[in-house]
This record gives sequence, C-alpha cells and structure tokens, in this order.
Amino acid sequence: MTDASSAVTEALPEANSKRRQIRPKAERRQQLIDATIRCIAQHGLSAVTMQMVTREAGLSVGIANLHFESKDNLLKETLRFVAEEYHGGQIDIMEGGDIPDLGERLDALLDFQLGRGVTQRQKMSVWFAYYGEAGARPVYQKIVSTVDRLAAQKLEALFTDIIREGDYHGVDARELATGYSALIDGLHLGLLVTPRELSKRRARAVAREFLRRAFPQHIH
Amino acid sequence: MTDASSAVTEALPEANSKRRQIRPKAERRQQLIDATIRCIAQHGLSAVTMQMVTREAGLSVGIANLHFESKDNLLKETLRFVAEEYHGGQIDIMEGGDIPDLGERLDALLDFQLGRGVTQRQKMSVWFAYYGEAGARPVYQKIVSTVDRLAAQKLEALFTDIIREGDYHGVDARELATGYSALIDGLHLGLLVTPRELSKRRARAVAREFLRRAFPQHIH
DNA sequence: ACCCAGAATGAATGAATGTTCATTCTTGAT
DNA sequence: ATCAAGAATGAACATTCATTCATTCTGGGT
Repeated sequence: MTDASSAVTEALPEANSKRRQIRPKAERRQQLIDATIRCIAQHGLSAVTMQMVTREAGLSVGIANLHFESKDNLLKETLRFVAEEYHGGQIDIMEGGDIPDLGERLDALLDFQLGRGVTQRQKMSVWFAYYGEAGARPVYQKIVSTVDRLAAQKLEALFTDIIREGDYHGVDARELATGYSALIDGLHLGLLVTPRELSKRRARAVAREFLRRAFPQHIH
Repeated sequence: MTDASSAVTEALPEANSKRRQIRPKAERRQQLIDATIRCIAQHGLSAVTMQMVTREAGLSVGIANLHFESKDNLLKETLRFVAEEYHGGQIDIMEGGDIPDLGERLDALLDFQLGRGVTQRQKMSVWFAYYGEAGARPVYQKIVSTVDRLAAQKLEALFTDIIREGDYHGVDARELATGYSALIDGLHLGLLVTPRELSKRRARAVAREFLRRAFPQHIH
C-alpha cells in the first residue's frame, strides 16, 4: 500500500529551473495529483483551476490533459489517491501483523487517524471538499464507499477480536465500529472547521475515552 | 428562533404564473436562499450558478444581485441561514423549558439531530458543502463557529446537569459533549456519503448507545 | 383615474476557464 | 552524430458565468 506520509507539502524546487524535463508518465501523474491536493487545501475545491494546478506543479497547462483526459478526471483520481492512502493506512494497521497486542494495535490506529500524517490540514481539506460534493456526485460516493466498506469490515473484525479477548458483554462490534468511525470523522471535521475550539490533543483524548469506555481492559 | 422544519423541498407553483409580482424584500431573500439550498443539494456547491438559482426560484437573473449584492454574499447568507436553523433548533431543545425531564430532553435532541428535519439530504448536503470549503474560507469558519460555540456550551451545561442528577462519576461533561457532537457530525457524514451502509435507524441506535453508555440511568 | 417609487426583468458585457493542437524539445537507441 | 518517438509547451478558441443597467411593470397612495 502507498506510503502514508508522502510529502505533498511543498512543490519541488524543480519549478525554478526553466529547462524542460521529460519524465515518465506515472511520475507526472503523481506530481499533478500532489499539486491538486495542495491547491484544494489552499483555495478550496470550487476555486481550483487547471492553470492553478499546473502552475503549482511547475508545468504547463497542456500537460494536465495529456496525462489525465480532463479536469474532471484529475479530480476523480486525486480523490481516489487520498481515499486509498487514508483507508489503506488504516487497513495496514488493523490487519497488523506487526503489532500482536490488540490494545497497542488500537493505539496505533488512533495515532494514525489523529496523528500528523492524516490530520494535516491539506489532507483533511481534500477529504471534506469531496464529501461536500458527494451528495450531488455519485462517482465520488462510489470511490469512497468502495475503500470505506473494506476498512469498516477490518475495524469490525478487530473489535470482534478485542471483545472476545476481553470477554466484554453487551457490546456489539458492528455498532461500535460504526460509532468509532463516525466519531473519528466528526473529530476531523472539528479540527478542520473550528481548530480554535478543538485541539489535536483534545481530539485524541476524546477518541481515546470512547475506546476506553468500551474496552477498559485494553486502553489505559 | 426560526421554524426548524421550514419547507425547502419544492419550488412554489408561483413559478408557473408568468405574471410579474412585486413582493417585499425579506420574502424574496428567503425565496432565493431556499432555492440556493435546493441547488446546492442537487448539483453540489461548486456547480451552482446564479442562473440556476434564479431559475429554481422562478425569478430573473438580475434579482439576485438586487437583494444580495453578489453571488458570494448569497452563498454566505445561505450558510448563515442553515447554520442558525440547525444550531438554533438544538439550542431551543437544550434550554428546554418545555421538557423538564432531562432524559426526555436528550431524546428530543437526538430526534432533532437525526430526525426528518435535519437529516434531509438537502440540509446535510449544504452543511457539508460549506465544511468542505471552510478550510480555504475563513468567512465560513467564522459563521459556523459563532453559532457552534453557543451550542457547545448549552450541550455541556445539559450534560453537567445530567451528571449531577445521575451522580455519575469519572465523566467529564466537556469532553463528553465534544465527543457527542463529533459523533453526530460523523453520522451525518455517513448518511450523506454512504447511505447504503448506514441507515437512519442505525445512526440513531449508534448515537443512543453512546449516550446510554455515558448516562445509563437516563437512557433506556 | 392617475402617478411614481422602486421592484423586477433579461439582453448585453467582459472576464475567466477548460480544452485543443501545431510546434518545440528531449532522450535513448542506432 | 543522427533520428524518431513521444513528452512538454502555451497561444488560441469556444464556452460559461457573474454582473450590469436601461427598460418595463406593479401596486399603493392621492
């Protein structure tokens, strides 16, 4: 799966060099997707233009339609990339061959979801920009729900294991997984829209408390 | 406060009559805001045009700039309306002179938050369309966070009362309020983006379970 | 019946944007 | 050194959209 902490933060200094460079298709595609992410985060999805994206990437306008056939497609592929990066990272942790202890695995998941990598304003902005349009664009719904469903299943499986291990009673893994996912989404929203009211630290505390109440033996 | 279940669902049949009608400013403004909500829900914020909105309202294009000075302003006022309607409705319930029993008041709140009025796709779409742009537009952040802060305070106050009444221990009202708000936001997101996976019924069950775990004596 | 303040209209305007494609340039193979 | 494949460029084009404003129309006051 894709590296979860890929550096989208800055345009490469290559932008300075006027020299025209020829690079493989895959590299240019990624370069354009990264630029798109930065543009959405900074200007908002509805204000993003092709000129803006290509300038940010340090390339010419024509190249976007060379590697993606249209703006629509570039935006679609950008969403797909962000969705797969986020959900892929989660799934890697939840399957968790690396971390045998289930409590620690939960901790790692929480770290990933509310830690540096994902909580970056950039990624959150992109994420919610698309959510905002999802109601009117079934394509977006489909992209997100495909990866989302898999992540939900993995989370439910992890919770089921924890419930068995801790012999917890009166807890439904599926319902709890839905609640936890929603809680994380809601916290992301809060971090994005009202960063003054909700610090990253507090968001983590809130999520932690949710898990602690459900699985007291596993979260300290 | 504004009536929480205002009918934004359909354009008035007045649209048919070709006769030009003169109406007071306030009425036209509301008419345009309602049309804007419908357009955002159906086409997405980034696809909304003035022509689209005014046609939906059954009016001419010039009128939008007569009553709101610009498209930007119309969108801003629409957000303000939705934000005040949603948060205002919550606050009315939480202050709750009508409902003395605290448990019932919680129920009423949940009904409002995940019931017909708000859960309408239209309102949710608008809500999240703006959230998506909020990262890039401080104006939107400010509008939302102003009403949001008040609602958060009322919720915390309600939780504090419940904690005192139920003599619950090891529960922090502020933290719980943050968690509950985030959970509701997250559930709204789920209802909007993956309605197939998350039914309204299940969303309510999840939110209820969250409250029940915190306040077992008050939620049955 | 008449009038006029101002509400409403919609064709016209200019700016912005997505897309195209003829041309230029780069690179690795020969 | 030469060449061809195809990557990259950006000026040009067609379209769409927000905004303007000269004109038309309405309804309450007289």
